[in-house]
Amino acid sequence: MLDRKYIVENAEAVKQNCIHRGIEADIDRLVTLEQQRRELLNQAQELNRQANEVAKTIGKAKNDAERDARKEEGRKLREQKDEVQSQHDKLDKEIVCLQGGIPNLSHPDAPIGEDDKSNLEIRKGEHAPLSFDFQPLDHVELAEKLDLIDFEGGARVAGAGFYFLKNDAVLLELALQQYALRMLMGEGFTPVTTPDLAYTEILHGTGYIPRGPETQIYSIENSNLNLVATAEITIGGLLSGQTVDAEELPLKICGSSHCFRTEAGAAGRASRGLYRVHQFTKVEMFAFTLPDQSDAMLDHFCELECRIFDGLGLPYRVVDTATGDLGGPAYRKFDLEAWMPGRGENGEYGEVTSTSNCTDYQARRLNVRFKRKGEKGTQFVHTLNGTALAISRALIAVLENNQQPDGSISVPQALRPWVGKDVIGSPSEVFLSRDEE
RNA sequence: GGAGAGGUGGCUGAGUGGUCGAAAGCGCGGGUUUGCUAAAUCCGUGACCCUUCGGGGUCCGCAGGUUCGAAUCCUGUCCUCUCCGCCA
Repeated sequence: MLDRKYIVENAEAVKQNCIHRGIEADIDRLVTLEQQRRELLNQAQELNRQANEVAKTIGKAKNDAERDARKEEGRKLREQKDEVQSQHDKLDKEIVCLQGGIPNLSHPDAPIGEDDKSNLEIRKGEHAPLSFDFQPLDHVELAEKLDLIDFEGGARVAGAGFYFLKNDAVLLELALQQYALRMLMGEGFTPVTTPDLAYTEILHGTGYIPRGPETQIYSIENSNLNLVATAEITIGGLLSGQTVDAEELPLKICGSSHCFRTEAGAAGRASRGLYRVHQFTKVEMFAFTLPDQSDAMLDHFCELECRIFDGLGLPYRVVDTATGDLGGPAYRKFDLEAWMPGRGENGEYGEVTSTSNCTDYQARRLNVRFKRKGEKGTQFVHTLNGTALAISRALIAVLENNQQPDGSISVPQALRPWVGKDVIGSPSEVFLSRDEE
């Protein structure tokens, strides 16, 4: 949410930004309503002040007659105040509604464009896409041959979009989590596991909308709890309503959580196999920072994402997200797109991570503030989030890029300590296990 | 799930209808004293919003209600703690 005063005072800039973002918002109406609201607020406050004044004299009244007269006076003032107040509240409600639909401001360097076609490639990873001297398979075929994923079983239990990881894929999931968490802990992140459910107000605060036909969110019936779409929601909510000391910032937290997404309206989009599923595991980075730290933190998050994918030996490119593709809360966003040899005709890049600087947009609604010692008042913190590893999509890239001519998968060096083997599905594996018997 | 207790400022904790934005202590900021440190002592110290910058309004978990007036009374609700049950 943007600051209301800021919107009123910078209406033209906000309007222009909405155009760049491809979002329709009636800024003029908001400005008009806000002016009316302030007028009503002043009236209500004045009436309230008068009523308070009257109330104070009642205890000191000399006799019953005077007391009754003053009571009547007070009652009338309250009635007037209630009337004005309710008009005010009505306006305020509409303003909040309009205000909630206005996206964050955009970084001046973010490419301007209406959708992901305008995203700007800014960098490539250490490793170039391999050219296979055989026809590479996609991860669905690989997983089937090696008995790594059971999509049919998942569908039987919970419907399309759910799956069982099996055998070494389970070890791969755990290995990827370990790999990412260890690296982040080494970078000063505090690791957490988070609730997989969160209150509706926390989702709103982070910019997710749990109701409506297009919602991405699963909600729990007869409660105000929702399955989280990312640990960004829970970690962001961790400090909601809190005021932290400026010296404690920046606060870097990494969390592992399950992510649940309905993917409503996503039918028809590239979604084979693990690419677009209703549940996956994700290691997320999150930071609460001072306002002047957030630009550098975004670069830091992006660099860590690169290091994670370079460390896995996976080819990728980094994309600077265009204004029209930023969503509501992000001020600037970088995506990593990993090379997936089995995607499309001859391989394609597919989004695997995303890191955003949300400035004070989430903090304002979550009400997370900081206070500088010796300074009066408080300010909103900045929040940032970034994917360290979304296991499902990382798994696609790992399986497809490391496939061997014999159909086996070479386990990336970085994961071997946790997977406990160099190759998944090699013939030698079969010999080994026989030898051991 | 059953039975109790409780939610007050950064923290501990008083406050059962008006003089309470709220005692006291701790913490924090500053002054004095002191060779430094420590100790003592004094003063100050919540947040948000509006403002014609004089000031004003709101906030005691949250939402309603009673009242001229609510931290205080009533209703609902959420959360926390303790005990029992159940369970990983």
